[in-house]
Amino acid sequence: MNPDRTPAGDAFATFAISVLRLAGHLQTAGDALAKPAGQTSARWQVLAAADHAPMTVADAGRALGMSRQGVQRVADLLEKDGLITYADNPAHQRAKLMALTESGKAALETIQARQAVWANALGEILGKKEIASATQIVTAALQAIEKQSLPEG
Amino acid sequence: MNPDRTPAGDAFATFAISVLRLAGHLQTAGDALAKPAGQTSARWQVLAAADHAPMTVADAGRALGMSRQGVQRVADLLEKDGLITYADNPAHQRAKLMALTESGKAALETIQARQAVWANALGEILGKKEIASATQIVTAALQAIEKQSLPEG
DNA sequence: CGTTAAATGACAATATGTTGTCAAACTCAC
DNA sequence: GTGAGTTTGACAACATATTGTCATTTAACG
Repeated sequence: MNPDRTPAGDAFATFAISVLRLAGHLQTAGDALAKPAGQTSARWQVLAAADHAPMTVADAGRALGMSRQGVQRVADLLEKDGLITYADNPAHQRAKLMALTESGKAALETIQARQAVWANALGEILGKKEIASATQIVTAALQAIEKQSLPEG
Repeated sequence: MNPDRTPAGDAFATFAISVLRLAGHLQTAGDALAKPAGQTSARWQVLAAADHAPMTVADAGRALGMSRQGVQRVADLLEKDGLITYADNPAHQRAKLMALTESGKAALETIQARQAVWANALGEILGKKEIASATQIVTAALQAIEKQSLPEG
């Protein structure tokens, strides 16, 4: 005997499914935006983090909400491809600072230019006000989930 | 010189990031909901699809928006664990139909009961009307992205 | 029928990301 | 200082999912 879902619970379940589906499409779109620069969503994220400020792999992991090991893997690939370098960190011997190379900056700019065109087009279609209100609910859902403890298992 | 983002484009970019972040949390929550039944989000999805109607692995892939190879991998694990069986398909020699075993049904019900409690709580917090309007924008974004061709690379 | 096109499962390679473990480096209280 | 706890990178094992390829099966069409 499963407990029935309330109308609000039902609405939330539908919302969750839609969000997961949209996230999949956004991921695909991100890969497509990054592809002409020879990159992927994952590499783009790390490039953008390193561009925002010089930071260690562990820093980027926290900023991106990913494990530092996952970021490390991508960063090592970016370094091998010459898009970033590991610069000495005066504050830590082992934890080097990621820095974009000229090649890395060029790749990131290519992607960001395409992303702007893409986001502008979708923003136009959906409407700024509508997007803002949806963002508010999405953010509220984020906070609610973070706070909430799951039903005991 | 990157093209600037319009206000609406900016709003959409923020929205997209929020959606991706929420999706990550939903994924984590889904895993937590499925864990007491010894399952994961991926397995739960396949179980739910097979429970909804007997279908082949390729059918489930289409229903879930996943590659049939990905579903196959999960389905093989579920079969190995005795949660589903591959039943003969009168319409196809090789493409068997997935069917839940008693054990699979029990696992799915356990998960669904927990999911209902979780969704009801979050629905209560966020409000049915707000969730419905956000769902509408999320759905509209989905459709817009599907239609839209990306800027040429 | 028979030929061609599409769908399917099997298999492999790859991408992405997590968790766990370890030793080295750092931080902080004492 | 020194010792305990934390952070970090390195390495390994695994989960999830995609893409590509192949042979087999099914479907469509003349």
